[in-house]
Amino acid sequence: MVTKLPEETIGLLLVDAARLLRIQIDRALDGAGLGLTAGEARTLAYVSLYPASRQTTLAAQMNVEPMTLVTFLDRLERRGLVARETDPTDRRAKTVQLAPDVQQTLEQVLGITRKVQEEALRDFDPDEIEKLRGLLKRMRSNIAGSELGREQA
Amino acid sequence: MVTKLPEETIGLLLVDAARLLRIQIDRALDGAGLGLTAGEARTLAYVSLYPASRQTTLAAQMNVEPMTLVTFLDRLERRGLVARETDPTDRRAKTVQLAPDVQQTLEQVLGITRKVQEEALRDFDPDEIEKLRGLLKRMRSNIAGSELGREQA
DNA sequence: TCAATTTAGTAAGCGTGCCTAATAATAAGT
DNA sequence: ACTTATTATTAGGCACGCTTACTAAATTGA
Repeated sequence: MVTKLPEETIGLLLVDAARLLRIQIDRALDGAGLGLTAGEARTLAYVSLYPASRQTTLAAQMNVEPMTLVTFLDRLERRGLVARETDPTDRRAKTVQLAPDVQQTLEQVLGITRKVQEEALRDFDPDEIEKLRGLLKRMRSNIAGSELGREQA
Repeated sequence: MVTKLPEETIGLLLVDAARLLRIQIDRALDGAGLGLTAGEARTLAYVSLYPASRQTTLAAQMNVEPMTLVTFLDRLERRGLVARETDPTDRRAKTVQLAPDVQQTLEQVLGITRKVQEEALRDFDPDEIEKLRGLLKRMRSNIAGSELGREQA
């Protein structure tokens, strides 16, 4: 008996599933002619979820380095989908808002990603979806909170 | 009532969890000084899982384009971890093998990824792990089999 | 038997996503 | 006042995966 077959590994499954899903989302967004990538859509979703947040806060919510967020926001801002405003209480900081007329685009984006997901979960019953959501959530927070690879100052 | 909160979305959770996991695996591999990336480790695992497969076959198993696999194999071959052999029955094709003395490295790699996973699933009981594995597997095959974004020739 | 088609692998080049390091401006602590 | 910390950003780089186009070999079939 050697080590457990890698095929069966949660990590492999997770990474595979996520990659495939991202590709599908990219294709679907592309097909809709929105000119958005999966990452941009994700950022847009987070901006709508945490409106008027500072970039640092937003980056933390997304589990991403601030620099990564800057790039996404640059692109979204250039497309007129979000707006950065200087925080009146701290002139270093900027808060991020959805641009005024973007609600419809947002709904469209969310609709597209929802559709891909429904396809991915097509034979799941509601219980299973909830179960999966819960497990993924716990897993995400476990990893986010883990200091395994981080410099243990 | 607007659309369901994106935060709760399976897709977002999945992509987040996968990204975080890959980063952790990268860090852990890096820390071990193996000079391997997560993708290379993944490829190595697949080679050991499906030994003596042709590249096309392997790529299909990994749900990856043949060209993507070529790049991974190039790097692994350069490091002496895998070997390509011309298929005697078809000189166009090449079969991929683990290099002779690589078993130990492989075990080490698998050990590292297993450790990261245990960390990620630290508060999961065995039932939940099995459940998650099953759900992810179904989801992966749903997406892989979906023709949503593909050119419907 | 020889041309046409298909298949296996690869070269080249790109876009996305994410990172680290360094910097400028501002804020906060002593 | 001066040092330290924080916010966003510029600059630069790497991993991953893709598409497109090419070459060599095999297969089909007239």
